[in-house]
Amino acid sequence: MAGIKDLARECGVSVATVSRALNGHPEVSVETRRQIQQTAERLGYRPSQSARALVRGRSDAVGVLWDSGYETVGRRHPFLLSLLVGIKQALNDAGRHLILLNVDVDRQGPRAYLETAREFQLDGVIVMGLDGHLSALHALFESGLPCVAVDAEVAGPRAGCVTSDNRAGAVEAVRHLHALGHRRIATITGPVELMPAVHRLEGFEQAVGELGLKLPDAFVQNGDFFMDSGYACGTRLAKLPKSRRPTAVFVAGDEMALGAMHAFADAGLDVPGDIAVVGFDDIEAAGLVRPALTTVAQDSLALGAAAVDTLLAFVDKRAVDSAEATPPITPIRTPTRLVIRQSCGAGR
Amino acid sequence: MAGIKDLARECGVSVATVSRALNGHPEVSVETRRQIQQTAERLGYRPSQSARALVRGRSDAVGVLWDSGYETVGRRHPFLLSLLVGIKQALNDAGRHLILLNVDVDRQGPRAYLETAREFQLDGVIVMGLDGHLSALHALFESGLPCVAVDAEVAGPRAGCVTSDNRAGAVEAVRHLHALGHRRIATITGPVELMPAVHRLEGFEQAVGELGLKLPDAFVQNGDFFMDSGYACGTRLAKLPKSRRPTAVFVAGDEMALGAMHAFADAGLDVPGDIAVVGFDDIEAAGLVRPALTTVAQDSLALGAAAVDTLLAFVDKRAVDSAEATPPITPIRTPTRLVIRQSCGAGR
DNA sequence: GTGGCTGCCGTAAACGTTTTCGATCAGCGG
DNA sequence: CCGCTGATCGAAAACGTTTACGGCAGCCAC
Repeated sequence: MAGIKDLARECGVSVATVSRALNGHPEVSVETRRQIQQTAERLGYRPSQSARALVRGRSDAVGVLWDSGYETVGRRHPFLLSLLVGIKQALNDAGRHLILLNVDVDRQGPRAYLETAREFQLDGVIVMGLDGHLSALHALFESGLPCVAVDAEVAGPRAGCVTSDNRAGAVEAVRHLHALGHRRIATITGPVELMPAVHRLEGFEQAVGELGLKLPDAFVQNGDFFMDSGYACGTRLAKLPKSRRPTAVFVAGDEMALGAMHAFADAGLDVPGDIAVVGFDDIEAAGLVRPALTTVAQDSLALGAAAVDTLLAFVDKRAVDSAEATPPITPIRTPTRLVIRQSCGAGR
Repeated sequence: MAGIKDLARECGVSVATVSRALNGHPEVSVETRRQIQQTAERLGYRPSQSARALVRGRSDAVGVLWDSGYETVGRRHPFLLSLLVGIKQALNDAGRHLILLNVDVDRQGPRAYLETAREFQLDGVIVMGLDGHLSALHALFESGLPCVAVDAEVAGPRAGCVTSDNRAGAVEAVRHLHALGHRRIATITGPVELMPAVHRLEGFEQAVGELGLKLPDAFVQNGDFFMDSGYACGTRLAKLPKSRRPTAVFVAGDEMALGAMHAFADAGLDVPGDIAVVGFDDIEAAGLVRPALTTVAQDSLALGAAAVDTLLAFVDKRAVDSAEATPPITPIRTPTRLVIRQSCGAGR
């Protein structure tokens, strides 16, 4: 309850001096500063964030936009939890606060984001867990408010994006399979409208090309990140005649990978004996099933930190370039890590 | 950028009238109100939350305290993600905002929570995902700031708690096993210092008692919610001579349940043929494994909503009882739901 | 005509900071 | 003694709201 005035009275100085002392301005003697800090400590003084934000015109808070609807897998993916943790910790280290934005892209218009950001005078906004809702967010990215999207490509004057290095992760997975002796490697993809899905496919194709492997049409099966589609794709692969059947599958998502493993089991194929499986994401279930799933893990903490870094770079650049060209939309990429478990053995 | 003054000038009224019109005060004529609302719409006026919070002494925001450290399972449980969604949506419906508090119970002192809450003039705080850190939070609960804890019993003048009805859930699980014909039912527990763990055990014991089943000492195995402990406990159960082996196990957590299922598989027991398993929590993996795990699902959305309700009740009661006795710590309980999958068949 | 009530509205004082614009004072060279 | 510089600080104006208080008109009752 102690305000800056109380401190001023207590120390016999003016409120201006107190403010300067507490904010580390140089034009206050070491003596007074020490005294002020001590009494602040003693009285348990805490500055009012509202007052501070009001006068400074900024809040030192960033909003996290996370549409948690139920419809699609992307919005509730367990991965988002750790991503949120990463964002939260990075923000903490940067002395910023995190506001989980109270907006629902379906119920309110897309403009609601921007207005809420203005209401709170947010430093910027991080958008996560969106599934193709990009068009609805155009106004946000174009607005000049600093914002970064996770796992989506966006453009805007002060907009950036971060993502795991899905291409490299896919390449590593395929190389690993190749090193184990596998030569007939198939893939199950995610939906083409999601950036991670296409990057994983591109990485897969790149690695297959570099390694000089054949890639029959049947070796690319299109899923939707859900388990059922993984099961369906797995069934189709299992039905191929043995000589033309893959000995390994790179699946663009763990949930689909588990579905595929069930399909293989139902088809009488042994994993990893008859067919190896490597997934993507390292969801919790990957380590809980038998055989445990080898998978490409995203470093969600690093990804969250990267999102915060990119965002704060835009924030600080505020004064520097007022009207510069929109930056290129090459996303920042965070490295992935192949975690090797039991679902892929030696090939052939 | 348009402020309340701009509106006033535009409409030819005073700022007071504008404020009243926009906040629905009755002492303004329908005519002026309509005009003001229209120009507000036209100018894209949005009130500054900082200014508003500053003058009203409250922010219409509640803090969510979530220590996301890595050490214990409770803190990163996938369940927390949906809980957070539930909280967020309930807060949204109540017109409140959500601030994810920037505090780390390990690095900063426990007082930091309170100070942050005061800085932001939060309406209250919801604490989730804590693992026995309760002592560190005593200052918070005793402070008089409205707060509710999820899945922990706390006391304080304006503190409450919510939890899933773990007892009833356990009872339902056991009854279900009994209805399937099982008579020798064991359990694997969680750590005794966690409230949900003890409630699930109590429910188990209650149901077993009511059904008149025998409960040898070996039928209660103590785990720690992690998979490895589930495996160990499952192994011990599997080692019992067939005549004294349980035909079903109620496991207090899905992760342990999966561990137990692996143990049974390794011991040559068929699930559900030789031994049925029912878990608790309905984590994502439960539906992804084979056989899919029958489990007691928590309604995390309802739980989040209950947390918000309880909190806001305390907030509104601010003026009513100034110095009342601390309310009893009977937690609000949210019903669970048994989701039946393949891991438990007929008994005997 | 007086008093009072009601409906509507304006004036101005808060709320707790930050920051601009000086003010004061000491020291110092000339 | 004068003017200048640097260090340290105070007075006061913001920032954008909400709200207590009072005013004014109109109406009704006496």
